[in-house]
Amino acid sequence: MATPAGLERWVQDELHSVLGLSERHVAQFLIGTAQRCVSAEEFVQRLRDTDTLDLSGPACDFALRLWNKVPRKAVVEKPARAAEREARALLEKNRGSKQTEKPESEDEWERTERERLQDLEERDAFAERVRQRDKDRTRNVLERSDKKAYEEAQKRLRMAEEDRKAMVPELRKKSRREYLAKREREKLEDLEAELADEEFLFGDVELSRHERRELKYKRRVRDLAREYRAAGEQEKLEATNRYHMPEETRGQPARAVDLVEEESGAPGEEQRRWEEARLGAASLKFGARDAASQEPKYQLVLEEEETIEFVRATQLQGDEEPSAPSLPTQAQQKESIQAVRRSLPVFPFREELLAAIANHQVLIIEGETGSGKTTQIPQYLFEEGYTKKGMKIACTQPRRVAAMSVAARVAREMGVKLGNEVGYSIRFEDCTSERTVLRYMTDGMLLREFLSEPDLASYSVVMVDEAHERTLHTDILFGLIKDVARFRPELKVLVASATLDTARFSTFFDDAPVFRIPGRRFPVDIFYTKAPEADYLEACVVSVLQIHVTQPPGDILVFLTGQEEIEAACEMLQDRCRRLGSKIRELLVLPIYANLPSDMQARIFQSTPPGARKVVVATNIAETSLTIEGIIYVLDPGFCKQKSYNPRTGMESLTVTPCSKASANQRAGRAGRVAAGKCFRLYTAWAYQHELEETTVPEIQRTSLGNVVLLLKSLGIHDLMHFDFLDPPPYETLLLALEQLYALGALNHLGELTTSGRKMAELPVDPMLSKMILASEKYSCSEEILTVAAMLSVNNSIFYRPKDKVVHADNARVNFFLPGGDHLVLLNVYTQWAESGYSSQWCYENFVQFRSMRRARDVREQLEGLLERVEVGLSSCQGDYIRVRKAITAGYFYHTARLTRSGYRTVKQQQTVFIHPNSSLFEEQPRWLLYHELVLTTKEFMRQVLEIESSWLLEVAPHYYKAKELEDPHAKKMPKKIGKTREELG
DNA sequence: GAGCACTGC
Repeated sequence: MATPAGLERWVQDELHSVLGLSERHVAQFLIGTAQRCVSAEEFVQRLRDTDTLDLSGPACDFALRLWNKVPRKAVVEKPARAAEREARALLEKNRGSKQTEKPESEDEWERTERERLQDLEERDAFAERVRQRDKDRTRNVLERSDKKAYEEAQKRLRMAEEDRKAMVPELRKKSRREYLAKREREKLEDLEAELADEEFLFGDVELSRHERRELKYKRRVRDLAREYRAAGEQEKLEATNRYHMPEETRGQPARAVDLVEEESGAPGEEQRRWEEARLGAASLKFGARDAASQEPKYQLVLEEEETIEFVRATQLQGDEEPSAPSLPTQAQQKESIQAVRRSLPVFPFREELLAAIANHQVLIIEGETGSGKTTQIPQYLFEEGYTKKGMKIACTQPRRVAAMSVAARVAREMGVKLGNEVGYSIRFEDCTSERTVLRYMTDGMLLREFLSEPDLASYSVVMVDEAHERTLHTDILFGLIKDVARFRPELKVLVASATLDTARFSTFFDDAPVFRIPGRRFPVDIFYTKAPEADYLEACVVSVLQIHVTQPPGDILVFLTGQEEIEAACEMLQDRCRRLGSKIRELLVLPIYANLPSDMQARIFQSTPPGARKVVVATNIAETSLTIEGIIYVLDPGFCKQKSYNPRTGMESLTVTPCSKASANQRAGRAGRVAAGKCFRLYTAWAYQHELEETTVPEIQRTSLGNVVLLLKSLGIHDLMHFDFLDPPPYETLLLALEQLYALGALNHLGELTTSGRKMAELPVDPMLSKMILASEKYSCSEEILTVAAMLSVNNSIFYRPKDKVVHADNARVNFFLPGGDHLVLLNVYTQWAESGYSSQWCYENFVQFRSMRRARDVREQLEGLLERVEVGLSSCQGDYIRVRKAITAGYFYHTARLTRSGYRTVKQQQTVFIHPNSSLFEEQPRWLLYHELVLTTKEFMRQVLEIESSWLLEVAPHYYKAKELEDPHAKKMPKKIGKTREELG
């Protein structure tokens, strides 16, 4: 009979030769399953059910051999014994005492089996305790949240003040030029290579008309680019610029100097400049004579070969609404709230909609933004009596602000105080009470509620809004809700989505009917470029100016991919406007992206001064998250930055990719919110048709799923491969998540949730982070670990590094360094900030982002509250950082790297990795490292690294590491050891 | 010596 270890080795070897994989937990899973099955047939069937192995030919043979090899005696006895134990576990309470009597002669299988069952019992007891505590907890949330909201508002005001002080714009011409030059060079090289390829490959092939045209475009673009480059070099000699008006500027050198001074001006300069701008704009209004005299100059501004040719190709249809005016007029706003409600597009459908909801359990609602579905439908349901008998209506939103603002509006419409009948529930802020029946919440929040109420028993209706956005949480909700709906026939499910994909939702929910509500949108004319653009940034700038001088009034929205591009584009635009001076009307250039200080963000909402035009240069944030009034023109280069995840390496990367058609149309739609608009796409109609994906890949397929898997397991969903996903994630992603959870001890060898896993699921952080928090109890340092966890949760935006104070900022950062690594640096930053009384002034002085710190504080407070829930006590290590580092290692032993002759390599996958230059350990080379995350940018970088000792790995994860693989092959271990012993002796 | 879109619990 094979020993357990021998059997396991045998299975691993077999697995390797049969399937080409050899995972320890797979082997254990197979042995465990074989051991529990009464017959070989049952075993094969079970493996088939998991759907993880291809059980044809050799694999099936292997399964049979394995079943035979598992000790016969055990096979016959175990299931009966296990079943008996399970029954006893449920029925008897004095089981524990019987266990202690177990003879020592029991073999390893029996021991693990006993431990497993004991753990399951503990887990269920823990879950029950949590449920009970939730029940007992009485809330007085309303007052608390009001107070909190007030404090929040105060904090924001203070922060805006700080941000304003810190805001000092400056020029970065050099880096910008280098960036653009490099980009242009690369594009041109690409194009030339492509053309050369085509000529070589298809030179003598008959081309279709279309292909010929394409080729001609490409050649023309190449020639233009060459000419342009040549011209540019010529211009460099002349020290002029393409849009430069030489005679004007040369005549006014003083003006240029003025502008430079303004740029580096003191705080308050912005305000003055803005006022000047308004004055300037006002003065432009005098008479038509001015305007007329400017006309011919436009021709000079944009010479023919420098403009971009657009062709109008299609039109995004507006929704016809002849009777109702599209925007509430002044008079309308003064009318009663009820009249406004009646004017919404959804109103005429009220009865029909309620009938459809009554007749069908699941209804897909297709409606554009502005149809009133989000605010009205829950109210209709309320009026119809769906909230009687204490039942609630949930409406989920993908974003926090949306949940808050919609709830506030509905409360106003219903004439109740926010938090009473109508409330919202988002992370860090629960504005609901016992009386709340209409509950707006973020999708992630409803997902969390499944943990305490898996059947959503207190809800009569669940409405999933903005379903087309396909956020990770929405996608998981679909599967869960579909399941709940099956055994709760009285639960109504509404899925609200924009026109996209409603058919798919319908199919997913067993052909649920689709109810269409017209929106309120204006038509948008779509224009494409005639030829592809080599440098889209340059093309953007030219197009903006082109729109500015040739098109009627209306603000412009430009979509770029990130902060760097936005800054570059804004500078180019401002630069050119300055050179053109009074020859063109004023153009206000405003950037917007998530990391921009709040007061700068607020500027995009200020109304445009008369006579001027606003151009907002934005990231994806303007696609869904915020709406800017007055946008008539949209400029879309067709790119976005997207996160992707490689499950094989566990590495995330952020890359610029062409956006999808859906995304392009969403962007175009932004032009038609107040009037008929125009969208200029900086790519050809052909590219739109043939090169863009139909829809964006749903998030669930682009991200790591550790906490999702943990959550599903906690909800009792064991068979993830068969979970009803609208779009299933890659198989490898699920497998890696399972493997990691197994390594972390969240799942046992049969893939069942353990007590520790159940606790981890309670914490709203990634599994490794929650493991670290749980482990902090053992090392008595939960206070410190909470801080580290909170700081790690805010995305690398702790240190602020303004371009003009790089040296100061770097010095400030280095001052926080502590030996040991970045985790301790983060701890240090937070501790000092807390000692300053959470001061924003302190942040400003130390080049730390106040906004991020405030978020870290929120996270820390939430985690601290949850610590009690997972039954971990608060304790401090009192400066003994070894304990903190060990606790971190207990969560992150999966993420380790060791120094080899050829640099760092990850311990398990032997992948070459590098310390990120921002790390405190960048200039040191510790032998053993632990990293928080691995990101692929220009190289495979480890971000947030911590120095560890290899012996700790054996201490915290003996199941995962073998002493042998932690030996240092090159280290001169023996002499060192001897030396040490002697030292000790002496 | 790099350079992080956007959400959310």
